[in-house]
Amino acid sequence: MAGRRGTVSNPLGLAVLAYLMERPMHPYELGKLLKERDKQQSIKYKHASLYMVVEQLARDGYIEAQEKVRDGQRPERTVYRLTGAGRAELHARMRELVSVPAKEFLRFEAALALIVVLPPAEVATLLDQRLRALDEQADEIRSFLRDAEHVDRLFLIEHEYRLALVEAEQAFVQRFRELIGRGAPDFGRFWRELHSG
Amino acid sequence: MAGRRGTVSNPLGLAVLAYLMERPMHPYELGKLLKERDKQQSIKYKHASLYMVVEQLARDGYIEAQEKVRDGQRPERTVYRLTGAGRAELHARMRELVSVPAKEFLRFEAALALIVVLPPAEVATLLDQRLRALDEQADEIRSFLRDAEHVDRLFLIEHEYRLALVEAEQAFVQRFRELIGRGAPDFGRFWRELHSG
DNA sequence: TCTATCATGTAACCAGTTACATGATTTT
DNA sequence: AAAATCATGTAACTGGTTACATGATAGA
Repeated sequence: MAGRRGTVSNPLGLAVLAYLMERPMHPYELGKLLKERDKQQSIKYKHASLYMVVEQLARDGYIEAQEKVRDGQRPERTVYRLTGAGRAELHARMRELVSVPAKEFLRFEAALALIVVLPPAEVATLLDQRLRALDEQADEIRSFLRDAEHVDRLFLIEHEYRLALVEAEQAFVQRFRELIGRGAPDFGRFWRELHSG
Repeated sequence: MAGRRGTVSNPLGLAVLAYLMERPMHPYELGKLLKERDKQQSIKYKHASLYMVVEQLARDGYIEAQEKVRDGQRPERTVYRLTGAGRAELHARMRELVSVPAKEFLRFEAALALIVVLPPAEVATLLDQRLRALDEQADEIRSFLRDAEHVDRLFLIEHEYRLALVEAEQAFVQRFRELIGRGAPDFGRFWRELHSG
């Protein structure tokens, strides 16, 4: 019955399940694969977390130890394989992640909600810096996509997604930046007064 | 010198500092304010975390207890005020949050990176569901903005940001959806084969 | 008056991070 | 052959969450 509360809650766990669909592996191999394939790091991964996650997945019955192998003098490694429950959980989680947009807590959004504490002039400068950084990010993704022209776009789709978001943010920041510059009367009146004394 | 490692790492801590700029408060009051002002929840907040964060901020010298008041028979509440170090930290963190885009780990992005595990036809359906949900979200934000026409746009800026992101995601999902529908040869060939056996 | 909900906090738990450990391989 | 880095894991710490507690007020 796989403990109600173990529901693979983080993306790393999901990735482990997904990769084990291919074939049984030991944690280290999973890590290597992740690093190889997930170049631009869509999925966060600190090597110790991997052992964590694997342990939890095993505890909840989504994966199970298949054998322990020893290669030369290196420490013994445990090979895990996906269980039926694991396959089901993977599909269920994927379906949800794709079909229902999760509420993400973005740091920039939080900062915007508190922006009054900085003086408008300074914010203008900071936004300019951000714009430059966003330009770089966008260029990086674009060139990554160009370099991978020969690979099926399906495997690049997450990068296209991120690019779309970065571009949207660029546009937003520019608009915001201009609003401040113009000093329109319906915008930031209170703000300017607050920081003028 | 306020311990190198205490650097207010989460948005809630930041919000506490920001709100204490206004006047000294006790944790519960901070919580109420957050709930009131941050309607659409840009900043995550579980009431127990508040006490956590306040304690850490105090430990690191960014805020300090000013007095303990007792109101009737209710438990005694500690009122905190911002220190000089706190004000400095607040500004430093805000500057960074605004000027340098942080790498966010989005769940949808992670899912996209693993999308091969679901069959294309199913993904198409799931994306349609997502589109409907995104429509709703966008409408909600728009009507929230309309309802607040009289308030200075500065105080709505984080909602405008989110709306921009939602709209960008809508556009992306639509494109992706169509790619799948079209069954273009440079897209998802391997994917279709994998799920046809 | 009984029940629900608000107001205010404490405490136990857990996931994920940082730090530590240690033999093997490669580089200098 | 010394130094650096890779390969593979364990253990301690910690931030944030869930669950628990308890008096006060309001609604039925």
